[in-house]
Amino acid sequence: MGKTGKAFDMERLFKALADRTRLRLLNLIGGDEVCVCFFVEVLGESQPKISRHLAYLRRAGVVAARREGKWMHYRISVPADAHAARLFAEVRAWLAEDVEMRRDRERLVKVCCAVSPPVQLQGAPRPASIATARG
Amino acid sequence: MGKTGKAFDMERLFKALADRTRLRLLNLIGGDEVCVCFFVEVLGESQPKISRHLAYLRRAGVVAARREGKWMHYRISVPADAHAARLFAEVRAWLAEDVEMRRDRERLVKVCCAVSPPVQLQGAPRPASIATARG
DNA sequence: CGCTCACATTCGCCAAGGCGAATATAACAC
DNA sequence: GTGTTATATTCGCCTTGGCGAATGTGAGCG
Repeated sequence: MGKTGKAFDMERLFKALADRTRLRLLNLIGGDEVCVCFFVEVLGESQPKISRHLAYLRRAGVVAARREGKWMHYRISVPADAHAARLFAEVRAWLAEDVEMRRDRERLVKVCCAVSPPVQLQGAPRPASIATARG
Repeated sequence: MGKTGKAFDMERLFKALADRTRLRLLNLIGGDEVCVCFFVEVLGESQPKISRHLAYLRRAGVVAARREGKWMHYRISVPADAHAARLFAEVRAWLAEDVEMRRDRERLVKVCCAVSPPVQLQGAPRPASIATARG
C-alpha cells in the first residue's frame, strides 16, 4: 500500500508516467531486466539524469532494481492492484507502437549485439532476452 | 493532432491525469455532460480552481465544452488514437471503483435530485442521464 | 444602458520537479 | 590502504503548475 493507505496511488502513477524520459526508460526495459549503462548509451542522456528518473520510477513503485556487482538491473514492477496493472499493460502496449520508442528498442538491440560495443559497455551484462535471441 | 504532429501526445495526457482534482472532475463527468456549477458544489472547491483545472483538461484534449446560455457543460472527449482511447477507458473504469470517486458521484446524484437544491444551483441544467433516472 | 449571474482568466506567491555540474557511495582490483 | 568503475545523490538554477484573491468576460434581464 502507498502512504495514503490506498491500494495504489493513481495520482502518483500518472505523475511517474508524465515525463518522456521516464516513458522511454519503461519502454527500454520492456519485459526484461536492463543494466543502467545501456539506458545511458541508448538514450544518449547523462548518467545522473537517467539515474534520477530511475529513482523516480522506483519511488512510484513501477520498477524494481537488483544489484549485480557494480551493475544495477532494472525491471518492471507490475502493480498489485488489478486496475493499475491493466492500465500499466495498456501503457506499455501503446509505447510498443510509438515511433521514437521503436527506434530506441532498435538501438538497444544493436548496442547489445554489437561485435565491438562502445568502450563503456565492454563487459556489461546484457539484457537476458536480447542476449539469448542473439544467434 | 497535437502540436508535435503526433497522433496523440502521451506525455500531455499523463500530465493531465496527474492531479487528484482533475481525476475527480473526469470521474464526475462520466458518460454525461455536466454543468460547472455542479463541480463546484459537489467537490467543495473554489470556482476559479475548478475552472482552471477544466481549462487544463480542455488543453490536453480530454474534455470538450459547450455553452448553453450562461452555463457551460463539459463532456469527455475520447482521443482519436486507438491506444489512447483504450487507456482512457481503462482510467475511467478504475476511477469508477475508487472509494472517494464513488462518494463524489453519490453527492452529485444527491445534489441533482434534491427537492430544494442549494441556492446557487436553482435553475441550473442537470446532467441528462441523472435527471432522467430521477423517477 | 446598467446590473447580475456563471464562468474564465490574471496576478503573486510558493512547492515540485527537471536540468547540468559536482560530489558521494558501493563494489571490485590491486 | 589506493584507484577505478558503475551508479546514486546533492546543489543551484530555472520552469511548470497549484493555490487564493482579484479581476475580466459573456449572456440574460429589465
